[in-house]
Amino acid sequence: MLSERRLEVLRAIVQDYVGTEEPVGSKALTERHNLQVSPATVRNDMAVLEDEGYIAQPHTSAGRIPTDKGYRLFVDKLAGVKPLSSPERRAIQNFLEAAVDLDDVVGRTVRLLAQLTRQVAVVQYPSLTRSTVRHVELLSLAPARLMLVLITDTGRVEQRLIDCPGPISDSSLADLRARLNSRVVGQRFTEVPSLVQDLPESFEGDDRGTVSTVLATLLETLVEETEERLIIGGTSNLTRFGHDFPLTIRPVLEALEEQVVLLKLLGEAKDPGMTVRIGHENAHEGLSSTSVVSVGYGSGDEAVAKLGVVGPTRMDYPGTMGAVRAVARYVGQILAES
Amino acid sequence: MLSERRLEVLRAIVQDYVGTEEPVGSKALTERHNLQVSPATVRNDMAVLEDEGYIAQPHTSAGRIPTDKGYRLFVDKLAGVKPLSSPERRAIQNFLEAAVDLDDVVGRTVRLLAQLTRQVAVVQYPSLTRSTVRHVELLSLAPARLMLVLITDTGRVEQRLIDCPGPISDSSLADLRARLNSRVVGQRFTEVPSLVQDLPESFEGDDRGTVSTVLATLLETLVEETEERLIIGGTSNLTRFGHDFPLTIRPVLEALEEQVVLLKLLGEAKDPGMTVRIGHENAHEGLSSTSVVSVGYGSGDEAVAKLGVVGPTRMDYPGTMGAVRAVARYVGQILAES
DNA sequence: CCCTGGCACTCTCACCGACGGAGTGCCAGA
DNA sequence: TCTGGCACTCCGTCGGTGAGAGTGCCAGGG
Repeated sequence: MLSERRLEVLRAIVQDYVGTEEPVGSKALTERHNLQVSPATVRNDMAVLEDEGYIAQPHTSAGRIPTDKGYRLFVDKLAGVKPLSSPERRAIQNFLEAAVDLDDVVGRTVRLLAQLTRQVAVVQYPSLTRSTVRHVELLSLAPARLMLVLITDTGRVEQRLIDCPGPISDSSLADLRARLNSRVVGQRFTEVPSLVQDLPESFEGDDRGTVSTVLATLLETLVEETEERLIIGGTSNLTRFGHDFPLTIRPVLEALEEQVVLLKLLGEAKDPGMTVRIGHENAHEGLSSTSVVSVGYGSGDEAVAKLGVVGPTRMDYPGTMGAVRAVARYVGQILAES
Repeated sequence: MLSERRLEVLRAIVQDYVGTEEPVGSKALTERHNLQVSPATVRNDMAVLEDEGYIAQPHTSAGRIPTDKGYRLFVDKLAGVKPLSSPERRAIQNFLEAAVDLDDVVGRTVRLLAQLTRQVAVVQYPSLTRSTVRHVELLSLAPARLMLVLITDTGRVEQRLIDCPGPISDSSLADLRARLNSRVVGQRFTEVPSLVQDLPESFEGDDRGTVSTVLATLLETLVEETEERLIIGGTSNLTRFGHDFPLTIRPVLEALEEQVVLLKLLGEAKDPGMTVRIGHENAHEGLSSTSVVSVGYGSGDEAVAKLGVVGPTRMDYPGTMGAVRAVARYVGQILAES
């Protein structure tokens, strides 16, 4: 176990390095933070911290920089979450409240988060797995062609074209629509399959095949759309990374374009509260020099999706975590209201 | 007017510079292209081209690089559009045909374009101005709360929540839905306002106010959604730009995040065919060292939206133009089929 | 009149060595 | 256990140099 002072030294190193982006030496440390000891003592402490793997030197006789392990300790034990100022909070609220629909909410959220943290923001669309059905609509486009529209309680709308095995009468269609809605409205997606299973049986002849097709499409939509979509913003903030650009920024941009990667990234954070994954803790190689701060948000008490930011491991963790948490809360409120 | 050979020299300079990214000198030119003249002659030609503003030297006694004006001449007079190989064409078609819905088509298109050109791709969603209404749906969510769903012939779906001045009966709602659809289905958006104008008059009492509200929301949706949405992809290709990164890439990323900027960019290209805007021809400052190649595409004979790529002025114009044109064609086909 | 070879000039870039500075590790002493 | 001192290491910067590439100009020849 590290002594109190050594932890203090680590904290000081992280803070300074995050601020200056330059390796920090013993002398600078004693000057900028009022540790009540001499540089030599700090040097000894730093030697210990280095042995333990919390900090490293880019080369001999340079200052120290924190390692992933060092940041991890910092985040877990040394740093709190810095709450936003109340003007900031009000600004967030006002900005989000101006949104007109779900797309707008998500779009505004991602911009807001990118601006607050000056990093890359990622927002996942509210998940359908925990969503409930608000309405199912069936429209006849052509004799044997239907459009299925699914509306969720989060305000999301999905549509699918259906080619039917045969024509269906308007009255049968209305019948199906009514029965379908009476069974599934207000129900969770996961419940739907068992609730509609026996519906085809109550239809006759050709209609039965059509009904089966419609139900199959509906279930397919529920499953497919459970795979979330997400949007990102603030990629230009990547240019603030370092001066060793091309090598750093390239793989990150590539990873960000792969929705699959990002979804896995957010998905891996099991904790419904805030999760911070630092450097190599991210499975994806291109993101090994970035940290991901993510948190679940939801319209009610349950988290229905995640949002977060991606930035250099050298980031202001307390501030970033504060911003992420605050934005998640307000988005949740907005979603609950609508 | 420039002589034939001088044009040939300009063409050679553009081609070499695009390939090597380095200023090209007189000797290299005579070697790599079989101009049947000596380096000295080429030097004289280059001096003339420089006087005319088609090429420039980064510094005295360095090779020449094309100016925006030089690229413009190259594109207008010296270069054709390089058609894709037939394996490429088949790959495009197969890739696009696998799309399941409009979102997927657009998503695949942007990825395809980015990959083919190795540049940043921009695809605008099919426009609503020329679209027609396929269906309007009204759902009752709560006594005085409706949801309006608009489905277009391009497969796009828009929804809006409506808070009504008072409750409306199910029968009135069904009536409104039926009348509304009978009037607007198959009509162009621009026609809709005049077609529904007198609808409120045929309703009584409280319902009249509700109908007015619904219509207002519908018209608003038509107008709002005429402002197009678009998606971009392949931003990681920006890292291939040059080695003078941060300064170059930053403003481009920023511009790309501003949908407004991009929409204006695409919108400015009046020509329904292919448009190439080179360097400073782009009004936006951040894009002054990039070129934009764009083209309209559509499901039928009319162009309903634009797509294109953004890359360094030093790009392979014939190849890029070929890819952009080919992709636009195939997307058009896919849209026409669905 | 246009093209060519030759020549002197310019400018950049890569390489080298020296130097100063920042930071370290270690040690002896309090 | 902390402190001050000291020698050492390593990086980044700076100035100088030389090679290379490219140019502009000029005189001569078709």
